[in-house]
Amino acid sequence: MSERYVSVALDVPLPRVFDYRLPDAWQVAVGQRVIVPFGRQVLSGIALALGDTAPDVATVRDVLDAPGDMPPLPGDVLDLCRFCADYYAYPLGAVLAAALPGAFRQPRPWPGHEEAGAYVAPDVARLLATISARAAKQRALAELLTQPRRVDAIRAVAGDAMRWLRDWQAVGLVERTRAPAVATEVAPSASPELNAEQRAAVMAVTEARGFQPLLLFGITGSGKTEVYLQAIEAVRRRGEQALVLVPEINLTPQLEARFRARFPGEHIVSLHSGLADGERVRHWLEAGDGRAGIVLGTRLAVFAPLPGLGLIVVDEEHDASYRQAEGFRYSARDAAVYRARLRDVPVLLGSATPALESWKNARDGRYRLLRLTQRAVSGARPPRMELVPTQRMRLTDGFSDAALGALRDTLASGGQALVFVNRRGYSPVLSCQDCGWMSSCRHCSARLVLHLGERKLRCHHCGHEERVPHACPDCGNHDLKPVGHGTQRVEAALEALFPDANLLRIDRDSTRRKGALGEMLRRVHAGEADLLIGTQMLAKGHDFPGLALVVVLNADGGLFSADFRAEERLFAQLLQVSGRAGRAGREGRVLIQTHYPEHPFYGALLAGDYAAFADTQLQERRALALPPFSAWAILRGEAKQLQPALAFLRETKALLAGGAVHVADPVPAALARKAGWERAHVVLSATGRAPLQAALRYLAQTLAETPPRGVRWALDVDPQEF
DNA sequence: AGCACGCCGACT
DNA sequence: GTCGGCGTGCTC
Repeated sequence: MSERYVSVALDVPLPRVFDYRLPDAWQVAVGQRVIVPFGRQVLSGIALALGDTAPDVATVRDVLDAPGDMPPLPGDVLDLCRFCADYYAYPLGAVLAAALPGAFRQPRPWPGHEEAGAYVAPDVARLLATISARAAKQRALAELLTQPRRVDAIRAVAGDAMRWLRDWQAVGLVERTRAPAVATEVAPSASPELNAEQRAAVMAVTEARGFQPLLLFGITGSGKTEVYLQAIEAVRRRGEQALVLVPEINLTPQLEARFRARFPGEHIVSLHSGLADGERVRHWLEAGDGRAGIVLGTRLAVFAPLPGLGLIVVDEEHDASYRQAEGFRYSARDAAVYRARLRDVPVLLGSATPALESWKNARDGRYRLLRLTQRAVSGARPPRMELVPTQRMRLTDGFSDAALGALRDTLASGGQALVFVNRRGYSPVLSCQDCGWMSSCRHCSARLVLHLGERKLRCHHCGHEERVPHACPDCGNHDLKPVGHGTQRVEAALEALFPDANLLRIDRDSTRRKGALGEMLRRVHAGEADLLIGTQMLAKGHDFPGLALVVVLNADGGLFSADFRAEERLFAQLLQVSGRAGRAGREGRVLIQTHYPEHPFYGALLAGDYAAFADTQLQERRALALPPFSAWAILRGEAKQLQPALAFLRETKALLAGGAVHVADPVPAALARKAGWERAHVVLSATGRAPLQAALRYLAQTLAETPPRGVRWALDVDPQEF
């Protein structure tokens, strides 16, 4: 018998696989997890190919273990990972590692393995014959094992049940088996009546045959979730699985509760990074054996094994959280579309402010556009948006008189109000009145934010903290003044202005503690807070039925940004914040303070016409050949000094000279210094995907083979921020 | 990425 | 005299 070999993808930053010898008679499948020696370490990897020709290398080592804790990755997950590795020019082993629960990246069998399986006695009569007639509990357990039973059911019989089970298993009287599928009774609670647009949308999804992306474009409150629910209901009636992606981990509990209420008896699992290791593995396995009918999760869930996949839903598809910002920089929304193609199923992308990429696809007819133009909740009206011009106005702690008046009226009439501030902390910078000194981070090219409560200056980019100086470090003057308004300063000002109001500040600082956000949202719903101060984390997904007024301080930040996507993001953000107001019958009011009331941006925003705004933006992007009319990638380089980083980028630019890809000149990054590293980048662009792809492959290969000295580099394909 | 081996500064 | 700094070299 000839030797057998296996190619293994490992989580190392090398764009190649490694071959190992398979010990005799071992059964290993493609997609299976194997434990292998690697240098002086032991690693977990994924078997990609099996063969009987010896690899052409000096030494071939043996596979150490092929634990059965993880069923082999199904073909479509492998293909999706291969696609991502290629598209994002990232090593396949690292992509596969990101696709797996952490426990399956460890080079040892998952300790909870025993727990997850089910057990059955193939011959109960034979088993009973070995048990004493007086051992009633043991006999009861044996009877139970006529069918596969999970560990929890077995434990329920007796405290010693697992020990008996192991004894029986050792002599072959009991076998470990696949967990039984839970009979899913799809008995949804009454579905609300849909309006005509919603019905049409649900129909479009349920009638879609094979791969079909659908863009569900609906304003806040137009009932997108109801469309998802009814489309999923249809999928479940066919016995297929639904995958639902949400942008943020904060939104999963809320959505999960709504799904559970709607589909009682349905097995719903969530997948996100907040789960404990064991739970994550359990949910992943339940998705993979088809037991979970609905899988709800953040971006990492797009890689979950789903044998019966029938529909993918991507909620708030424009949201930046779908992109991983570090390491393997992928877009889960794009991966979801590709996966739907692989599986030949529909994919439903929902948003009130679709990404321009998706909008263009819909305009080009590649995606089917489904519009929801009406608020689905009866009697609900869109909020009234007003601009408050502030260019020549005296402000009180950042507030115009109009905004303060509106807050006073709202509180007096018993309504809730939200003040939206785009920065946390007390003030974004501390400054010397005398010499102009400003608090800045010694590791980053960024200002240190004043956090008055903790008496700290803190860098929001690297986490560096220092004590607030009593005097100016440059000139010794004692007149240090906070400049600008963060959430804490706004909170302090409102406390003074509205002493009787119940204030609640909701930002990353006040919700750092586990469960804090949930508790705060509960208080808002219970009416225990009537004046909310929040950053954009409040804008997403949470319903505040009592909210009558939203005040937006300082909206202009995104209007004159060097980043061509800033306006698109600002529109989405402002529309999303205003969508929080007036959801339960009464008309909400939104006040936006701006220095530039004449800017065309605000015209489109006030008209609430995202379609018109998006079309205009697309025209501009077309004229300037910006994405989505061209394909972009960024090569980032960082070093201890700026010069080597720039030199590296110049050399790389020379490497690509003369090709179909345009390489811009190296420039320092917007945040040129971060955590002590000088950062720079070059933009690579091409009119088509294919030439960019080829250049990236060549770059990644070359840089991996001959890594630059002293320079860390990363490729960012379809970059979202600069 | 790890984890080694490999040559130069301040410490028991 | 050595403990340890991080440069560079390799991993089937």
